[in-house]
Amino acid sequence: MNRPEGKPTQPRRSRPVLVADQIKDWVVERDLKSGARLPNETEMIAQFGVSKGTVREAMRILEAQGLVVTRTGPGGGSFVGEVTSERAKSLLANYFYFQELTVSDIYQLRKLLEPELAATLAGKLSAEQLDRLQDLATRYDEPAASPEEERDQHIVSLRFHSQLAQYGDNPLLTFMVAFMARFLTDLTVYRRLYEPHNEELWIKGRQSQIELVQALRAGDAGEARRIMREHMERAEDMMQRQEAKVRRGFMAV
Amino acid sequence: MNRPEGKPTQPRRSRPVLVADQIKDWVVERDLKSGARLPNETEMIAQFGVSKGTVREAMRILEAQGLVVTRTGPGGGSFVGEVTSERAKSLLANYFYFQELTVSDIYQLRKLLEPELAATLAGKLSAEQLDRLQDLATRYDEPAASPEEERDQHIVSLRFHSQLAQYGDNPLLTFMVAFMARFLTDLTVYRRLYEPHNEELWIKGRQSQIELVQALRAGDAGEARRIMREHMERAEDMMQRQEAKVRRGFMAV
DNA sequence: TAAGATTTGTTCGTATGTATC
DNA sequence: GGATACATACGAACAAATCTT
Repeated sequence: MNRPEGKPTQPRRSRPVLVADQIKDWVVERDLKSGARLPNETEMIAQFGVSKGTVREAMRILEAQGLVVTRTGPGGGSFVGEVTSERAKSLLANYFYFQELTVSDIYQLRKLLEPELAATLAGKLSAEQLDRLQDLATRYDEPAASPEEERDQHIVSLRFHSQLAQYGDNPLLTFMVAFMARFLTDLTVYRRLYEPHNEELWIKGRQSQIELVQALRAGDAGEARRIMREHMERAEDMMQRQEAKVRRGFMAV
Repeated sequence: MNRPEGKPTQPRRSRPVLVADQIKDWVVERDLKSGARLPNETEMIAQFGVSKGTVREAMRILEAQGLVVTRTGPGGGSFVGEVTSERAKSLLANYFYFQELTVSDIYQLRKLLEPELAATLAGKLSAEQLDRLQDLATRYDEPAASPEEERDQHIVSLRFHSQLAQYGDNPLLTFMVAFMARFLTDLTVYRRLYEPHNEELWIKGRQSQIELVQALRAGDAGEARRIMREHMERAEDMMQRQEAKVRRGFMAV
C-alpha cells in the first residue's frame, strides 16, 4: 500500500517519531516558550490521525529529551519544558559512556578552561557567592580519616568547581566545567578513584582553593588564573595516580 | 493561582520511566555492549508486570536517548545502541536552544580549544587526512558571487574545523569542537549570518586554513597553534560584525 | 470533607506490518 | 509462496491524579 519510493534503505521512522518531530516543528514555528501548553491527547489524536498509544509514545520521546513535561488532572496536559542543565549533562554523559574518556582527556580541557573561567570571575562575585565558595573550600579542615571521608572530600572539592562555573556568564563555559566536574564525580564514586590517600596533595589542593577565593575577592585576574592552573596540574597528577592504582588493583585480581 | 505549595512535591515518575530506568540498570549491571540483545516485548511484559503499551513507551524513551535501537521482524527486537555523536550534538543543542548563547560565548571557547587541538595534531596526520583538509580549505578559490555561495563557503569552512576535530584523539575535545562548528553552522543558516560580504576577511581566512595544513604537514606545533589562534580571532570578528548587521536588520524592520 | 470534572496513565484484545526462513 | 517471529498500531475500557465546587 504505502510504497511510494524505490529507496527503502533509509531506516524507517516509526509513527511516534514522526509525530514527535511534527510537534517539535509546531512548537518552533510558533516560537512557544517554556510553560506554553500543547494540545491535549484527544486533540492530537484528531490532529495527527493516530491512536492514543502513538501520541503517548511521541510524548515520551519529547519528555526523554526534556522538551516537554506532562501533568495529570484538570488544567494538566503537556507543556513546553526547558531542558535543564542536569538533564543535558546526563544525556551527554550517555554519549561518553561509550567513548572511553580518560582522566587525561578531561584534564586537557580543564587546564584550558578553568583558569580562564577563574580569571573572568575575578572581582565580579558578590560577597555571598565568595562566602559560598569559601565554605566549600574550608568545609573539611582535616585530612580524611577513612576512605569514605576521602571520597566525600573529593566530591566537595569538585562541587567547588561546579559552583564556581555557576557564577560565570558564558553558558557554554559554565556547562562544560560543570559537566566535567560531574563526570569526575561519577568516576570518583563508581571507580572508587579516591582510596589512595595522599596527605600532602590534599593539603595543597585545599590551600589553593582558599587562595583562589582570596584572589577572586581581591579582583586579581592574573593571580586567579595562575592559582587555578597550578591547581589543575596537581589535581590531574593526583587523579592519574589514583587511576593507575585502580588499574593495578583490577589486574591484581 | 494553583499550586498547593504545601510540599515540594517531586513529580511522580510514570511507569514507563521506571521501566526504562530498570532496563538501563539491567544493561549496566551486565555490562552489555552495543548490539547486545534485550528481551523481547513479551518477556519484558512478564518481567516487569506491565502492559505492552507501557513497555513500548519505555523503549521510546531509551530510543530517544540513543541507548537502544529496535528492529521488526524475526531476529528483530531491541538492542543496546551506542549513542552517536550526531545524536549527542542534537540533544545538547536542545539545551542551548534555551540559553541565549552568543557568538562571543562560543568564540571564548573556540579560542581556547582549537589552537590546542591544532598543536596536538601537528605531525600526527596521514597524507590522506591532510589532503582531505586541503580539499576543504581550497574548495572555493574565488570570493563568493552571491549570498547563497557566501553561505556555502562559510559552511565548508566550518566543516574544515569539524573534520580537523575528527582526527584528534581526545574524544571530549573532538566533540566540543565539532559541536561548536555545528552550532555555528545552524546559526549561519537559520540566522543568515553570512550575508555581509567582506572580501578581505574571506581571503585571509582561506589563506590561514591553507597555511595551517602546511604547518600540520610540517609537524610544526607552535606554528599550527599560532595560525589557529589568529584564525579564530579573525573569524570571531567577522561573525560579530555579521551578527551586529543582522540585529540592525531586525531593528530596522 | 466529599463529590464531580478533567486530563493523563494503564491495560487488554485484536489486527497489521515487516523481515527471515 | 507460506510459515514464523517479531514489532507496530488501533480502540475501547478503566484507573489514577488533581483541580474546582
